[in-house]
Amino acid sequence: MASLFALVDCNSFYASCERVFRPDLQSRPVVVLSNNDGCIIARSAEAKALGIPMGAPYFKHRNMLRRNGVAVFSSNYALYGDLSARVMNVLGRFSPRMEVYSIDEAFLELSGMPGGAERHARRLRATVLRWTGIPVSVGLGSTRTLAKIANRFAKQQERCRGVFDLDNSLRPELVLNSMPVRDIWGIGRRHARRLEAHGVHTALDFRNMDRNWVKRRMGVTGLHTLLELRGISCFGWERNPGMRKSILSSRSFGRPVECFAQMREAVACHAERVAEKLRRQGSVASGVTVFVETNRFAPGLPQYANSGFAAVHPATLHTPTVLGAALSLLERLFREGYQYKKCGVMLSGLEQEQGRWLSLLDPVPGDHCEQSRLMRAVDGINERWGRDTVRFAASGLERVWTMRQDMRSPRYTSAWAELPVVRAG
DNA sequence: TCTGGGGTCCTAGGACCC
DNA sequence: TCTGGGGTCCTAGGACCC
Repeated sequence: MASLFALVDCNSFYASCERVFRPDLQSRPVVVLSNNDGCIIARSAEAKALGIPMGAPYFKHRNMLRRNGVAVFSSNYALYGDLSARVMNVLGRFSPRMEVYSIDEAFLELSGMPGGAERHARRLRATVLRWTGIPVSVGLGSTRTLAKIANRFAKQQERCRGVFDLDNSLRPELVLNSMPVRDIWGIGRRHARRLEAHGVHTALDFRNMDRNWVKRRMGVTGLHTLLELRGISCFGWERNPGMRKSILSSRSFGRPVECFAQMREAVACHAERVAEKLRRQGSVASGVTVFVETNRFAPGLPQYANSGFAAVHPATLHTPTVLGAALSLLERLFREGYQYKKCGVMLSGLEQEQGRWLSLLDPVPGDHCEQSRLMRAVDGINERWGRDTVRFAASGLERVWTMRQDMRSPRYTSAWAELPVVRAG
């Protein structure tokens, strides 16, 4: 049987999370800021209606937000991650096949549902709202790209009440014609501009384009998008991602960093974090990259950005090994006399820890086992007693460079000290 | 004073091989 | 005047996603 894809997408996810434990915010506009309180990265419907753009720098809009009584939050990933897991858990009950696509989206296979896919989707939507407090929209289509379009339509059209089935629509052309080409999944700003200059303005225009032109100008990715709009599925279930191929930890500093000692702490901190993430997905890494950069939004100041790569052999999951590689890279990269804004550590060349490739020249596997056991013990303690209970001295105690987060809500669901309190009477 | 932090895939071009 | 043809691997950079 042909696939029927459902894309389930949480409405204004971060803003909705903030509302779950704050019913008083139900009809107030809400925005959530990126790390360091830099940009606006989530807006409730009311905030969108005020014309607040996605990704706008917070400091440029602060007064306007205050004037309009907008509730502003620093991002609280502990809360969003936990609520996301709850939503995904509920979704899993509604289909034998599901792929979590991002923190707030999942694809589900909904072909052959008794009573029809749309009814099933409406039940799903009501259940997620009742059990988690998060409103979602559902789009149905015969390909992922069409499901994305259906989802967008469901959000835009009040009369859809959160669910739209493009596959069962009487006039799918009308829907495609109402969708600007820049809103198609897989067509970004660059390609959208070129297409518009070429007289292609809607998803319908794009669907009717010459496939050779598209292939030539937009590569196979563009061609796949075109075919998906025509109902030919190019992104099926088999390419199910699962394991990451690279892992990054990076942050902007709360204030500029100039001295090597502080930069060293920050890099060490990212090295620890990134090795932790690596172990969580059961991998080992054979490459470490470190990068540093100054503030590119301050062109008046001296600019410097650089990165360095080191191969690690044999592939490792051992924090001290990653840490050592990262710190010696930093010594080569660091230059005095700059105000640094950001740094990060990336791991690449990832393989599964189990069944990885071994060489005759490698040190005895016993080393690896011992390191692996040690790191698991450390991870176990930190999981149980909280992040950084056991940590490496190199990552510092003071950490004056950490980000600003002045308006974070409590971690209602993941920290004992911050549970919501219910008062009687 | 203040502009996020993750990821993926594809392509072109160079080095190298037979 | 003429200067093969095919392949692999790697890397940097572009484009896209949330």
